[in-house]
Order: sequence, then structure tokens, then C-alpha cells
Amino acid sequence: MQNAFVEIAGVKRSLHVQVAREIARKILSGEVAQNEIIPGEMTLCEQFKVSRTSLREAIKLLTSKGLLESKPKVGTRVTDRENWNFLDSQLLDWLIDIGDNNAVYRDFLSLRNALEPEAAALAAENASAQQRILLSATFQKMDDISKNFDLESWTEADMEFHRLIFLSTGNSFYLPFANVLCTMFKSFITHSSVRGSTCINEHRAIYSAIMAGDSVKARQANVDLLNKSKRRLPSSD
Amino acid sequence: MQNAFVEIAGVKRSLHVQVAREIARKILSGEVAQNEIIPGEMTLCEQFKVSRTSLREAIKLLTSKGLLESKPKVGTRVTDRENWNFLDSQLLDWLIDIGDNNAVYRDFLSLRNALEPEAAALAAENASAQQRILLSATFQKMDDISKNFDLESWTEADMEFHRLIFLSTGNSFYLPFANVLCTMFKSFITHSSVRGSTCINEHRAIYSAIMAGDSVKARQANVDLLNKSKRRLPSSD
DNA sequence: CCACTTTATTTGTATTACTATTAAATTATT
DNA sequence: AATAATTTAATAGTAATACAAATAAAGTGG
Repeated sequence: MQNAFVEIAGVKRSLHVQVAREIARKILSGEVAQNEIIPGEMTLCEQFKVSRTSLREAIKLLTSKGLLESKPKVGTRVTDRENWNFLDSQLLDWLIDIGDNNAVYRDFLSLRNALEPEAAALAAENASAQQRILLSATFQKMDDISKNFDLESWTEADMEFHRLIFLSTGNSFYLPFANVLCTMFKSFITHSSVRGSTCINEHRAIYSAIMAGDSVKARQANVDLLNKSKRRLPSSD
Repeated sequence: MQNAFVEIAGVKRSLHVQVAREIARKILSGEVAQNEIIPGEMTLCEQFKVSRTSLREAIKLLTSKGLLESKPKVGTRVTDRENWNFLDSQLLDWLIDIGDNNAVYRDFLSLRNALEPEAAALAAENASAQQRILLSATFQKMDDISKNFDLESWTEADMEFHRLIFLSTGNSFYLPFANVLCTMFKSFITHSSVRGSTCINEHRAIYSAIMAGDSVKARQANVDLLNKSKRRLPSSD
């Protein structure tokens, strides 16, 4: 009964996250400009009808993603776009919610082009026994699905496959991409803007090369995959 | 007078950041294991001698970097390493402070190998007029310094050069690397673990190719640079 | 006109109280 | 006795308020 208006304010999820999302949207969409000083804490508290505690937690969240910067007396300012952490999954979620996803997808594909071949090569050299087992299981699943196609389960397995490659590089700096990748793939699913083609043979080539510990071949196989899928995606939306 | 003990507690910078750093150190160093539940808020408040507000802000900060995860009744748990955002500058700072930087530097170089050639190629195609001017000025500075060498100013200019390339890609996902790069370079400076070689000709090749809008040549030039510097770094520390 | 001091504003920290969530223990029911 | 529903207790989440610290801007004195 008493939580009726909570649902009105948005999805019932924790308050400061709701507030953070709302502010993030305005920043990411450009509704509030870079370097602009946003209203003071008290003002925002009234505007969002939340306590200062919650508001501050929201601002702290955005600060840690590089969107805001607070200084006493001067206020809280929107930082330059250069400082925004576009590889943060939550931030990506917010960004995707806004709309102009074509640019996002294109940029992301470009990043995949740079990273995945190298990641595949590293995985071929460094994947642990445990990781090889997981990768095997996942590829097996892909192979099965490709014979009896279903878009959702395919995307799921596809995502897991590439995620595991990033996790198997043995390089900490590649780990964040695993999460970003998941976010993007989930977005692909909900916006269903992918064509239904599996590229199972290209995936098999990557898989085999990694298993064989052949980094050169793994890199090349991943390049081939991306080249093929490049012709598939861009016309989406 | 009254801020005497504040300085004892650490550098005087804001409280919740100090607390966050302390907790982060324990997590990153492995002193507290992954998936382990850290003590409850009240316990930590007493331990760090800070209010619950500050402690919560610290925890929120770490949560947003993927290090922690809180759930009611169960407590706050250290997440799997896969979720740690190694591309966050602050997190990197903490990581570097701990010690085993050889692995960090090696991994970072590997990432540069994957990203920079592609970034240079993109910059050749997409750099704005403004960005080309900045790049020109920076390269000019590098050229000057190379003739009258000084390690610190050269590292500074070198960093700015590569940073500008990332910023000029026109791809949002490359932006975070600009910051990570800065953090790493600053760490190089303070730990002075770089040899004093400028590679000015390799840099000139990159610069010229970008200015000429020749993405293929820019990519190759950056590969050449990395190949050369690869033989320089690894024996550091 | 400059250097210094005061003041006012805004974020930062602290304290306390209450709410919501949920894992686990308890009880009731089949 | 086993299972399902209920209660309980522990923990994070939210709120409200007060005070501290920092600092930009206004004011003051030399």
C-alpha cells in the first residue's frame, strides 16, 4: 500500500540508482552540457523528492563513473566527455536506453575489431585448463544450436563464447571487456537488431586454434569472423 | 591544531576516499579473498573510526568499480576478479601502489599493442581540425625535447601525444584508454622505470600519417613503434 | 591599488532513527 | 515426517538534522 508511489517514480529499484540514472540520462543525452554546474544538493533533493543521503549516493555513483566532479563552494560540475567511462556496463545501459544506438553499435564493433583478434591470440597461449573446459562446453552448445537454430539461445552462447575468450587472456586489462560485451549483446537481444546467421565455421576455427594453442591462427580466425559479420550488422535499426 | 590527527590517519584528502583506498588495497592485494564477506558496516565504522555515512560512500565507490557487492541480510561481498574494472584510473593507482608492477606493465603493453595501431588508424580518418592542431603542437614539442633531452618533459609530451590519438578516434569506447594511459605514464615517471630513448622518428611517422589522413600507414607506424619499444621496457624494476 | 580578512555558500562528515529486504529459524499443515 | 507457510532477526537502504571544512567572493585596512 505504502509503496504505491514508489512504483510511480519508476521501477522500484533502489532510490539512489534511480536518481543516478535520471541525472545520467540528462548528461549523456546532452540535455545538460559539459562543464555545466548542476543545481546544488538541496535543490536536487527537492526536485527528486529524496533525502540528501540518497542524492549524495547517486552523485557519488556518477562521480565514480567520471560524469561528475564536486568541489566545495563551487558545486557539482559535469565533466568533459573525455572523462566519461564508456566501458562501464551501467553507463552503457543508460546510453543505450537513450536512443541513437547506431553510433554505439558501430563504435563497439570497431573496438571489437581491435581487441578480439589479440584476445583470441592471448587466450590460445594463456587459457587455463579450467577455462579450456568451459570454452569447450560453450562451443559444443553453439554447435548444437547452429543445427537447430534459435536466435535467443544462440546469442546467449555466442556471447558466452567471446566472453570466455576475454577471461582467458590472462591479462587483467581485458577483463572489463567481458562485461561490456555482455551488456552490448543483451542490448542486441532486447532490440533484436541482429540477423540470424551463425558463422559456426568461423567460430569453430577460433575454437580449434585456441585449443591447439596456436595464437597466430586464433588471431586470424577471429579477424575472419569479424570481417564476415561486418557485412551483417551495419544496416540494423 | 584540530586537524593534527587527520593527517595522522593518512593524507588529508577526503575521508571516504581514504577509507575506500584502504579497503581496495586489501582486496587488490588478495588480503581479503574473492567472494569473501567483509565485516558489517558498524564493525568497519569502528575499525576505521569514521561515520557510517563516510563508510557507505567508500563502499559505494568500490561497488561502482566492481570490487564489492552488497545485499541486505547477507552483507557486502568481494566480487570475482572478472568484475573488477581494471581500466579505472583510480583503481589502477591503487593497484600500482601495491607493488607487483611488472605484471601490470606487461599486461598494459599487451593492451597497447592491440589498441594503439587501430586508434592511430581511426585518428587518421576522424581527427577534427582542432584535434589536428593540438596533435601538431604536441609533436612539435616532442621534436624539440628530443633534441635537448629531458626525461620528465619528454614522458609528459609522449603521454600527451598518445592520449590525443585516443581522443581523436571519434570512438567513445577509446576515450577511457586516454585516462588509463595517463595513469600508467605517470606511474612510469614516479617509478622512473623507463629507459631514456625517444623513438622520435617512429613517432614522426605516426604523426605524419595521421596528418595525411593515411590510416593504413598510421596503423603500421604505430606497430613499428611498439615493436621497437617492446625491447626496451620488459627488464624494468 | 594591493594584500589581507571576513563572510557566505556549498560540499563533506557525523549522528541517529527508521524502513525494506531477505536468509534462516520456527511453526503449522498435510 | 516432510513440506509449506510464517515469523524473526540481521543487514543494507533511506531519511532528517546538525555541524565542519573548504573556498570563492565580498569587504576592509594599509
